[in-house]
Amino acid sequence: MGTPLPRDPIADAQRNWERHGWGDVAAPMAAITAIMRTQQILLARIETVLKPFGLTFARYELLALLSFARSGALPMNKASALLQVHPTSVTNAVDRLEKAALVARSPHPTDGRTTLIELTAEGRTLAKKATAALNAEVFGKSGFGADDVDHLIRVLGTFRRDAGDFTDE
Amino acid sequence: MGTPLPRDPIADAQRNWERHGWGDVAAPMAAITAIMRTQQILLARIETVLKPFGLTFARYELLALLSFARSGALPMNKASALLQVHPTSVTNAVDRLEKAALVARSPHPTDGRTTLIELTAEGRTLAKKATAALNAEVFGKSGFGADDVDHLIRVLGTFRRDAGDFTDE
DNA sequence: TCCAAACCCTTGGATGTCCTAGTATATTGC
DNA sequence: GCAATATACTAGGACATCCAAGGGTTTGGA
Repeated sequence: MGTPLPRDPIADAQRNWERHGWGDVAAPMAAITAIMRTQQILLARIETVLKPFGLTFARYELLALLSFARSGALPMNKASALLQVHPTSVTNAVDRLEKAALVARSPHPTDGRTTLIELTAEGRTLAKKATAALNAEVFGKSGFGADDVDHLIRVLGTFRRDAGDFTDE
Repeated sequence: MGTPLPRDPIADAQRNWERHGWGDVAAPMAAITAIMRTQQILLARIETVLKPFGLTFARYELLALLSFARSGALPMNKASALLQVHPTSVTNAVDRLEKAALVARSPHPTDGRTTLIELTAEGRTLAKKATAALNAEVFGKSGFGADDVDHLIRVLGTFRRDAGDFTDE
């Protein structure tokens, strides 16, 4: 976006919160703001790596999900639930992936309401290549220490469970 | 988005990664995916709280930033840098806030290229109310423990610094 | 002094996300 | 068996983000 700032804007915000008498929530505010910003940075990195493949993160996620499905196909509503995005977002992604011949829609054999999304051969190949690139360029260079990764997984896992994402354990 | 899943989809993804021989990056992948999802959940909560005020998070952030500026006014490029978003995003937010009479554009006194954004009285009032609501409904109920908050601030702060957000310290 | 390079903001386009319907198909209950 | 309810997908609209490009303003070196 530009040159680095001389000071951490989120730390500044936290100080402002404290200065205005909201010290009791200043720290969570800073943590939440940091999560938002971190997501933005990570998403930008991911999109940069995926761009040469003609993929966006949303489309990649769908391809990756399908590549792990036993039959390489999933109902759209299942994909929506697993990716935790709105059904219309899946429709959007499938439209574009279908145009690129990476997935194909097919009617569900027994339920006329349901549409199955199926990975094409090219889709499977591209998913594999894109995953290798992401593993090498993003996940393998996250910059988080192993302990921090474990901590993030645990803390954010609890948060997501409490938020109603899943009922596991 | 819907009913909770029976199992954590991110933990499943991590297992899939390991099963496919990418065990060395499975954990960072899971941590990064969890950050993306957590951001989505938090953003939804924030937008829900801000909706009654006619604000989105992007617009709120700009109002809050201006409310902390000594003069209540900032150049657009400054706001862009501090919020860490693209200049066009600021243009967009200012357009809408200006239509709502919450901010006003004014020419910079000495630099003809620059436009100042200034908080109106209504803008300042609304910022205060919206902040109180966010503090009560989101930041005050984050669900993160105090230790976890500190850890998140530290780990994500390091990440953001390494990513080039700022040069502090 | 003067023109090229740098900088600032805006417009237009591509994507993604969500919400609110609307259409079609299944399921349920009487 | 049929009507009422629930479920699945899609169309259209509102917003946000980024990139690329264009027009105006400053700055800096020849």
